[in-house]
Amino acid sequence: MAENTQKVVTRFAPSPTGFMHIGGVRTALFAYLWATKTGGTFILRIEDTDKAREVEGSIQQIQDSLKWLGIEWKYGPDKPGPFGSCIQSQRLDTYREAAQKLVDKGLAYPDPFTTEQIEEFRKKAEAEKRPFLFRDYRPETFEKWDGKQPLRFKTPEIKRYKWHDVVRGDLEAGEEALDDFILIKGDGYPTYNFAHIVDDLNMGVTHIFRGDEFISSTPRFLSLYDGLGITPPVFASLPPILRDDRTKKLGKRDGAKDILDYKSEGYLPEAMMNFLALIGWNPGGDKEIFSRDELVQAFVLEKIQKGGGAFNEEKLAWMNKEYISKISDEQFFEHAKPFIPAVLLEGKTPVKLDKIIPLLREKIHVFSEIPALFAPDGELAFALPSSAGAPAYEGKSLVWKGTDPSSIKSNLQKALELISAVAPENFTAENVKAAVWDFAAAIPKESGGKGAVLWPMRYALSGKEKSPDPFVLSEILGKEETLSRLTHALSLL
RNA sequence: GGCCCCAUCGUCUAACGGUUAGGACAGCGGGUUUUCAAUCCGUUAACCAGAGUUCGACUCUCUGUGGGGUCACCA
Repeated sequence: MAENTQKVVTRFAPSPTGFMHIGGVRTALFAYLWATKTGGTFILRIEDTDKAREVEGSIQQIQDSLKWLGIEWKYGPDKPGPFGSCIQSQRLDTYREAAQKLVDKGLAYPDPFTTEQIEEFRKKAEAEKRPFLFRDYRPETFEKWDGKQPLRFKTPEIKRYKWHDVVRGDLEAGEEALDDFILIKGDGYPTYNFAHIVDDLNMGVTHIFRGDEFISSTPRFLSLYDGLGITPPVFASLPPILRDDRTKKLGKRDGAKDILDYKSEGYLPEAMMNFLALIGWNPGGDKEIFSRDELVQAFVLEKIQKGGGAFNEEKLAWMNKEYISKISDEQFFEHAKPFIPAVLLEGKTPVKLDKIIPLLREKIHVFSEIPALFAPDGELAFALPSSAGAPAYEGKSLVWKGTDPSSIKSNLQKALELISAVAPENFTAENVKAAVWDFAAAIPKESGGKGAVLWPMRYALSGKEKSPDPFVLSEILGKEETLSRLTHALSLL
């Protein structure tokens, strides 16, 4: 059968009205996954038919967002297809042509009313507590369309429409869902209702992925498909992505973030793609971590969820950590770079960057957490404040677990002596540990145990409560810096 | 309000008539540890309600309730 050999064509068709958020990206992802899985084509189409709402730079931002996630299009604003441009404002002739055909068939007519008059009708209907339908005012005879007046679709048949949706199953809606809607606006641009159908036809789109807010207008689309004499594509209405509190759909007005914000906060695109795919879709089973290829492999329309799902950033952070643990040190460094204090990158401190990477890696969920791991003054990484400044230790003090400060001082003093004995060329974590360990382990429980020396050391070296162990810190800092920081800490006790 | 859609732990979800309703995040408890973080182990927690159908319903039907969407010369 012809249907079986027909290549899948999907599209993502945003309007350039600002940044992209989770919801839009998820729709794009599903369309992309399906096209990729079936060896079909994924198109990025820009629906810029509302000049008033258009936001400068959006088209680029949309492309950047999708590219970041690794969603690639065969045709897009930057790559016209055999059907021409993927930007609707550059396809005006196509719509005009299609509109003229409808006019010729008697299925479209110029709207004889002004917007004010229509508003009157609407108010009247409202006062009478019945729904406003333009078709109640449809003129008996149509004027000739001069191409300047708004053009309305003459709904061919007012009936109850039934259709199939691969996600929702069999759907239907009553006659009140049908009306003579605008095809071409007064400014000459087509409406979404008209343009998307004409484009989908011309671009050979076989599967429409879209949010479920379009379900209620589907009868109108169907009546237009009828008027055009074409068979509609397959509909896949995706469940909404809800706000964290599930009270409503996630939207820009409710604080939905720009997807590129996640990029700059240090989320990995693979983690984001994985996470997004699992809101509203699940292949069944317990597996949660899917590579891009695994997603493509596993993706099936039947497993798309009906109900909406909330976007939970905590779980995204967890998933991001999972992905961070898989990348190489080199890749980690590339991502971490923007968040590491400049003095470290410039090599102006004795700190060895390559030693720090593994430490950072195990602590963070998101790269933007990195700055908080460094000392508060930002001057010296993993460092005490400069000797001139006031002590800037975070939170707790050098004194450990209620032990007496003077004993801490003598412990630290002793540790300093032991560490001094380690040769600078052999100043490794192992050797520093060996130098101090016997002394630390010998401290009796009542006096705080080995923590009574290890804690102050760690704190003295890092200036942070949350920090790596003192031996690793010592190696990173080098002998000179280690001794200098311990000495400084002693002066504070 | 009309029309339409949806409904399993707090959250993402598994289950496709027969399970002690499973997993993950978060939470809680514990182990380890250099009182954090990380990690390991354990654990709390759900079928919206009511009728049917059936030997048997989370799964099928109906009704109710709740939530969402949509009623533009916006997409």
